[in-house]
Amino acid sequence: MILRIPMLNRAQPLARSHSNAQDHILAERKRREKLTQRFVALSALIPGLKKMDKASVLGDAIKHIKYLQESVKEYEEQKKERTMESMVLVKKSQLVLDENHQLSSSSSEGNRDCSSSNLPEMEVKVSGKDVLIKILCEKQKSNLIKIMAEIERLGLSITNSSVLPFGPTFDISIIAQKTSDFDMKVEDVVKSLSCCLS
Amino acid sequence: MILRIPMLNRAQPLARSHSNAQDHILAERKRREKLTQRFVALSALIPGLKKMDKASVLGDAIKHIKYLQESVKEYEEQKKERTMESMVLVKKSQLVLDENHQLSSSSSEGNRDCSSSNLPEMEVKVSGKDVLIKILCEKQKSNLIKIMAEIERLGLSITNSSVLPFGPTFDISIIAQKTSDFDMKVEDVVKSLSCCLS
DNA sequence: GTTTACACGTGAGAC
DNA sequence: TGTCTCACGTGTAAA
Repeated sequence: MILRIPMLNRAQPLARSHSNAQDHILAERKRREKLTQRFVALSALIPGLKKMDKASVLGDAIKHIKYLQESVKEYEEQKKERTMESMVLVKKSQLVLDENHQLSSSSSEGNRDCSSSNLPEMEVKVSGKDVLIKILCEKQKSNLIKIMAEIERLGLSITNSSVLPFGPTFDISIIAQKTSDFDMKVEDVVKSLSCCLS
Repeated sequence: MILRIPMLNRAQPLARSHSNAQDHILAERKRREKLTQRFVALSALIPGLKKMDKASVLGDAIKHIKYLQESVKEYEEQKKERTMESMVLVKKSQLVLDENHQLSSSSSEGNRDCSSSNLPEMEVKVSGKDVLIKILCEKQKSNLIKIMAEIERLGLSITNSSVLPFGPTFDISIIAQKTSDFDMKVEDVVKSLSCCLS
């Protein structure tokens, strides 16, 4: 904003040609038009604007910008906090269904303690020569490669795999078959994969 | 903003008392002062403001508000994606594989039934508009059709699916998205799917 | 000299 | 009724 102190000296009015004066009027008109247009555009961006006069538009625009900047600031702080503690926000609640499909909470019974589990979430099952590996991990392509490489390294032969993007994560399911080289316990497979992801 | 169409009729200038005219001038002066002050306040909130004229202040204020609103929107979407709900369905007579790949029952009621009647095993997670459904069930094609049909019936739109044959079972993973029709809790989804498989 | 931007006083509509 | 707000034309000053 250019704040000028006005001169009140009108002793000698400036001589101006007709065309010049008209140009001046026109230019000023154009300027006002632009300003008014922007006032309208600005007011359109402010939610819950009641009074539409210029002063109110400016005032509420100021309030709204302050509010938005505050919001962004909060979000950024939250983001910083989150990256510090990885993905603790994953909230799980486990329910158990009995044969009549009645729901009952089993958090105290504790088949699995899910509340404390972090990513990667992992599950390995074995049925005969088949091995089923399920992993929920952060959405990074390097993770997928690491996992596959590790599985093959352990003496398993991948026969089928599925990678589904799910929110900020990959839901990975892999079917593998034991080769003659493979001689591990399930928990060691979990351990190895968990290690190579961290 | 009150946009008025100006009247150019100056045939009869309104008679005004001296004090009235002076009041008018003063009031208008005050109004302009307020506007100018708010322009200054507004310009102070805009980072990287180069040109300080009123039009630029308004224009950049508009841009900045749009930018901030976009930022807030993104943050809120990220936040939605992060809040993840999860529900695990495990029947009371759960089978567990020990290290020697021997089947043993973990049921507290001493259920030693080692058949696959404990299926289906089910897990439903929600992340924003995404829904992840994982089911381990008997290897019957009818099961797959039942599940898919039920999911669509509930108001979910399947975007990706994976069916992996695993021993005597199917390991099914499905990613779906909520449609406008969908309004269910995770546990109800588990319940519905569990019902339609039994 | 031209362009651009500002504050001013003023008449008039809106509430 | 006054009070508020607006657009207008104008003079002026800096770029």
